[in-house]
Amino acid sequence: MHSRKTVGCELCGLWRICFPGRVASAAGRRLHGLRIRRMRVTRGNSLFRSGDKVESFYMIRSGCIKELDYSTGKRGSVINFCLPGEMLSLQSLGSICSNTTSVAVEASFVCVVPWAAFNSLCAESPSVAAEFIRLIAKAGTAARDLLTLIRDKEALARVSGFLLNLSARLQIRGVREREFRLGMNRDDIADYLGLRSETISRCFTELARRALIKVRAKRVQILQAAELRSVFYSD
Amino acid sequence: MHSRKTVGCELCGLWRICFPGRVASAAGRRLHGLRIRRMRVTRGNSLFRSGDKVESFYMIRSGCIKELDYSTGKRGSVINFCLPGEMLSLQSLGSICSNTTSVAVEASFVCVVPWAAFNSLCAESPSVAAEFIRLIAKAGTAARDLLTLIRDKEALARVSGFLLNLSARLQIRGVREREFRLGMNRDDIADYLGLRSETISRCFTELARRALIKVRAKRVQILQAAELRSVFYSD
DNA sequence: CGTTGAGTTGATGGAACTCAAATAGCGTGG
DNA sequence: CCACGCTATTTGAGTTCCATCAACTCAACG
Repeated sequence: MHSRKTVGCELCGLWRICFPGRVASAAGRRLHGLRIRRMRVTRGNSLFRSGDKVESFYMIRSGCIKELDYSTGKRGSVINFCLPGEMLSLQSLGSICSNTTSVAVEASFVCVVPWAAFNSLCAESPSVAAEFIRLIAKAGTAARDLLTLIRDKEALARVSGFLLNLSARLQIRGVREREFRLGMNRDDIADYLGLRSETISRCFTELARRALIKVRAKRVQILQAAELRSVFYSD
Repeated sequence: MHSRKTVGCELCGLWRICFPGRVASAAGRRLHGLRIRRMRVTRGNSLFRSGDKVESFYMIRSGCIKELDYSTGKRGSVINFCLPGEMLSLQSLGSICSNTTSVAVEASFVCVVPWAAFNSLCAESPSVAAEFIRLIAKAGTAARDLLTLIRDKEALARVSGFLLNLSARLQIRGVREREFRLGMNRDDIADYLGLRSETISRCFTELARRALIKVRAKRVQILQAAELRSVFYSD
């Protein structure tokens, strides 16, 4: 995503848990063997597949990873794009086996956090548990936002919402939010938004025609955030 | 919903937590003051409104309650119908104030469970906490199912999926699943499924024409579950 | 250069929306 | 119990938005 830079730990969603300064003592982490490993995923490769035993979750350090829903009788549609600083695999919370497959949309780096150790850390420290609940709740909110985006808005508003959403999430992690690079291709966006790639393309051109954004291949520039927001809110 | 009967405690989603036989000791519940109150809501009335302080959650005993999303800049669309035995207000998990409003679609009875006491019960008993996580995960799965239903299926498949979903959830709670009463009106269904009430009506008539269901006002009969399922899976 | 794959653009059709009118259900009060 | 009126639902006709299919552009790469 964007300029290939890796998000520092202080901007990661796990920051409050992962680092002792805030809630968990370094001693506590070591006690439970919460050993966080870093790894890279190359474009098109999976961190885990639907049906795999769920042993770890992942925090994205850089890049972009899509989650495909493969729960009973589904053909694998994009249900989420994970950006730097965000958590991956909350979808399989509480399941033994994953019902999603994760695919790196571009070369990415992640932190691997083992569930078992993390759970016992949660059990020991109520504040870590609370922080974790906050992450779950945030995922719930995001899911609801996506639902209403897709159910209640038409194509142009959906695409606007998508861009604003990306922009806001990048900004949280301290990344330049007015100009960024889309990690994913048009088909992935279309799949995610319940449209067709041709429609995505047409919407991009329309928004560019109105001078709200500038698009060239995967590079996007937001020129008029306020106007874009009003397109999003319309219908 | 259905025949106005109240779901017994042994069929409630909280059964494993609420009753001592399984995980929590009666002593433990009393210790934390987990006093569960029962109350009734009349049709059209709210248990809580968007913005209210979140102090309790609810388990539905009978009836049907809809949750309306009022998070920032939304006009209040139905994001869930809560049926007997199910939990209400997971949407506001981890928030101080609710971002949904709940409205009884028909006269309903609920159990009121105070969060504070429930949380300390969770903190004390890992198995209660685990059971609770299971509830959260189930809600997540349901949300994802709704997303893909709306995003990937066209009207007839959505309506089929909706009916099958209701049917399955009633069956879990031991209610006759082939013939039941819709608590909500066509507008609510339409809102929930991202369609218009006219379209819901047309879909019902079409499914009836194919002899897969029988509809008369709010009474629905599923005649050919297998066929209905194949309509759901098509497209 | 030719090939390949992603993205854009144009023409057409279909599914669902909109508006409007007809009908069925339901509660109320006589 | 029936008649009334109100609301919910159904049905019809015309319109709109997006999907589909096909042609075309463009950049990357051997």
